Amino acid sequence: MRLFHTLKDFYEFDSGWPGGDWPVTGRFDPPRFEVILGSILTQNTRWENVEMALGAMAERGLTSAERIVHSGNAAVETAIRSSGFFRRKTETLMEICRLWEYTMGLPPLDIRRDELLAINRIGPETADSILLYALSRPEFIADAYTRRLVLRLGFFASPPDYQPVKLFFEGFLDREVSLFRKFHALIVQHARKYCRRNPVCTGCPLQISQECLFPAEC
DNA sequence: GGCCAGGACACCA
DNA sequence: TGGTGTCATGGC
Repeated sequence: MRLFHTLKDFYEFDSGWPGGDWPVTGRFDPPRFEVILGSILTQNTRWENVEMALGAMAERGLTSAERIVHSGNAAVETAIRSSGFFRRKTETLMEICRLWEYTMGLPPLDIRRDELLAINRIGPETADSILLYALSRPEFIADAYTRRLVLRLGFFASPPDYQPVKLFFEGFLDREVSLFRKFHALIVQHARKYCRRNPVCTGCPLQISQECLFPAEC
């Protein structure tokens, strides 16, 4: 928890920190549907590109599962082009929207993690993102930022897989949705500022520049 | 023009 | 089972 409080003390009053809330514009119906769209569109892409794609979807009226299904693949591909991998992501979005067209574009609240993972091109990170932010379920997200951070802090001896890092955090944190969201948001905030592949260590609150055990991976 | 960015999956040895 | 290639774009 010392890691959490160090980050919290440093970023709590940073204007760029979302405070653990997924950024939602309110242009989609229902708002949680936007979280699900963002979780898929953000795969291997900068968030700025996702915002462009969501904006283009909203402009074209692709704001609900029903509208997306009836618009056809070409319209979705055009709208989400800026997020990259647009053909594959369109297939995933279509599959999800067809599945959930009659439940307002949302999965059942009690959907299991493995049921999400059974959907094409939804892996552990995307599934946890949907569960934590759209369905308010306590599933820790061990994204690339998180895995890079724990490696640089020396918690793992080599670049770790997704599941060990997820279990690592869930092992010492209380299973609270708000805590998981805040912790994840802090890690993202920190990574964007200091812990990229080519890190900017000056001013880093974790002083990783002095403690990093794996400069080669940094 | 090359590299990087919040993944997932198919294929092959 | 682990490594590698593929999907694709925008920004620096």
